[in-house]
Amino acid sequence: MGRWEPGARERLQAAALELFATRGFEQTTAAEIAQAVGLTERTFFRHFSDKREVLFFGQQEFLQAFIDGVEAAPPETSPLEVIASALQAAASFFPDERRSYSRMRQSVIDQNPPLQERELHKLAGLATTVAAALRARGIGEPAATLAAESGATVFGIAFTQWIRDGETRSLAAIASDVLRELLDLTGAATASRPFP
Amino acid sequence: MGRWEPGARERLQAAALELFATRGFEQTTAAEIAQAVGLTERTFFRHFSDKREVLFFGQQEFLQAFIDGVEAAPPETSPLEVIASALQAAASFFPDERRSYSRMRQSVIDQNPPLQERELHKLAGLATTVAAALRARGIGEPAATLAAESGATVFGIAFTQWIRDGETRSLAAIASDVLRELLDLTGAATASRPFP
DNA sequence: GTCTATAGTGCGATAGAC
DNA sequence: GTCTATCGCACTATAGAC
Repeated sequence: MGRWEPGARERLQAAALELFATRGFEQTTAAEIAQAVGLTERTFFRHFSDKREVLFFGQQEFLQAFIDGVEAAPPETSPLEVIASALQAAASFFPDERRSYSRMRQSVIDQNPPLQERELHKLAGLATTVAAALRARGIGEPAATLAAESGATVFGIAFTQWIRDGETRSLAAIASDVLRELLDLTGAATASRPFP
Repeated sequence: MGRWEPGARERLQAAALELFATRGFEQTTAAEIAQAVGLTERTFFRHFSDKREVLFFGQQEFLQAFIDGVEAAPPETSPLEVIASALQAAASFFPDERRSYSRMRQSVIDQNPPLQERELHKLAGLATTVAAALRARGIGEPAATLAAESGATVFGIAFTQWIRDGETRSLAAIASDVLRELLDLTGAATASRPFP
């Protein structure tokens, strides 16, 4: 395992997930991950600002897919229709082949509060970025933030369902259903106007 | 400042906020906080599992207020009406006298990603607990989680507005408005049924 | 690549409350 | 005496400075 083997980042990420899954996140040191792929601890921290970050790659592309979905919606589309478009675009980042990998990664995250915190932070960052994209389309506040956060919530719930044991529907299909449920929930309330 | 002065916890919390606000979170060590109130670093970590936690007290009571609001709603109330009740109860935890304190605390959090992560985690925990309370009322999934997460989102947006410079309305009033906006956003979409 | 500060833990000793 | 809060010390790993 030479000094200039290519793909150091990717090898570190793969080794990290495997070690985290077998030994646990706390019980795995950054030095061990580095050693597993023939690198030093110092190199690990040159690639990832902290130990948790090694599990959160591909965020940039995922976020971009979301934004692309926003921009793909025709002008004058209602905020939630824009969100629906963004969800479909984002879902394409998780084809069915990736499901078992996602399950493994999520089970590691679910067992470690520090990793959960990082994940929530990433999701919050997503909402912030989407809100900005909505404002760029002329949607005001707090509608933009509400729509963006709702989109993130729907995505989160759909993703959780997608990796549940026995689930076979695509993420896109599930996301669509969950968004529908959100509309029913709030729409039904609005229809009868019980709120003063 | 003796070994058995009462209220060690509270004194640590107050000293921590002050030091964080003046020097910054990173630039303040746990030892310094402890020293400021005549205790040792080891004692600090007996009270707070980590350095961030010192800023997140009163969570238990806040969460309880939310749950009380859920349980105060009459049976058969729609999920979002229950959330409206919970929001009003939770808002009572932040009377206007607390606004300037909240502003100071939030400005510290806003400047430190690790603190933001912790805050998001607490908010996510809130949503999880509220969702459980909704399920206990017979509300199914994903409606319970959607409603709870929406409630957390609305609370977050309202709280941000509440501490904004020049804002004078009560948190309860703002939360009510934001919830209304959410209903308009989703209700309008449902009315015209543009989603297949 | 080395060196260091700090977070956070484990364990045993001690000081006071009761 | 018991119980609990505090302390002191040794230790590891993270993360950043040099």
